[in-house]
Amino acid sequence: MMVSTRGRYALRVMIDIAEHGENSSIPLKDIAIRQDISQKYLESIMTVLSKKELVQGIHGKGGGYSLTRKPSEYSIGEILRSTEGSLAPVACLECGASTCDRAVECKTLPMWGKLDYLISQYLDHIKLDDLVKNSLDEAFKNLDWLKLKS
Amino acid sequence: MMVSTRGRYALRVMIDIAEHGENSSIPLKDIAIRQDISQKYLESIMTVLSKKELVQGIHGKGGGYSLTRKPSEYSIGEILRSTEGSLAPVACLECGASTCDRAVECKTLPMWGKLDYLISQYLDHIKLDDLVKNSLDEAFKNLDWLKLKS
DNA sequence: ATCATTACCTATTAATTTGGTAGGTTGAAT
DNA sequence: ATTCAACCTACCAAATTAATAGGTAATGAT
Repeated sequence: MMVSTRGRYALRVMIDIAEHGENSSIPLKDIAIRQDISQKYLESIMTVLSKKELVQGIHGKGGGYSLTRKPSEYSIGEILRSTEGSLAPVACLECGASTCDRAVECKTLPMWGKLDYLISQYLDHIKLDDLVKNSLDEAFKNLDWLKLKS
Repeated sequence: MMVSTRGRYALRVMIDIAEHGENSSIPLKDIAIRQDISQKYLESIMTVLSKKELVQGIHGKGGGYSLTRKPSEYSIGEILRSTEGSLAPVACLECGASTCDRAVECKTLPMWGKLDYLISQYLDHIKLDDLVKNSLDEAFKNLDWLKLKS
């Protein structure tokens, strides 16, 4: 499994805010109830999203979280990467990974590289907006974006 | 990370056998030395590969492991799935996963489904032979196999 | 000023997965 | 009989995951 609950929850929160917080902050409590996720656990996820400025948190009464951009300006890849750390399919490709001695002659590395590229292209191509509007199919109307060459 | 050392090691072992065991069994000890992987750890991986009949183990002196098919008849997906259990990007899609209450209305599930399909198509399209011969690029000459529709 | 509300911060923890080790048993060739 | 090598069982340490618990700080309403 590549994406844990952290990433999946983060996505659901972002969708929830996009749907319910048009131009208002919505308290985490509401999101936790609607999504049926522990509020305490969500807090730790929101800390990350907030630090990376994907959402803005406002203290006190009437406060809560709101998006910092339009839903069409978030890619799913960005959201997942921010909470998961990396979307690389193997440790070898994780940024910061000490390059393996065998890397040069490795028969599998190119395959992992291409897979990583494929996954990234896919997830970066989809925008938060596409999920909110259930318009995933349209995002793939023409597949010009997918070039396996690199 | 989607593929752990188990899967990566399994792949390297399969490539090693394909390269060195044309029509002879090769002892795990040799593979462990060549690949610089703990023999004991490899044993637990070989057990799985052997049970699923991806390799054949021969006891006693002169014994060792050999492939049960031609390298062109193994897909990378099959090898990885056999040791990793599942290549699904999220738990929701793992076979045997209790279907989530929200599945019907879930805004993210279709996206995960397509990603799963994309990864599977990619890894099932590549054959062990392609890695042995470093001929990955040729495998993608024409991308007819990649249809994101489903 | 006080209170309710809400984000934010710091620990702690239980369960699971990962990546091994250790030692013994069985089967086969010489 | 000996040696080699697969196979089997059990255990273990570290890391990761998925939380929980209990507080502090900021903000708006009264």
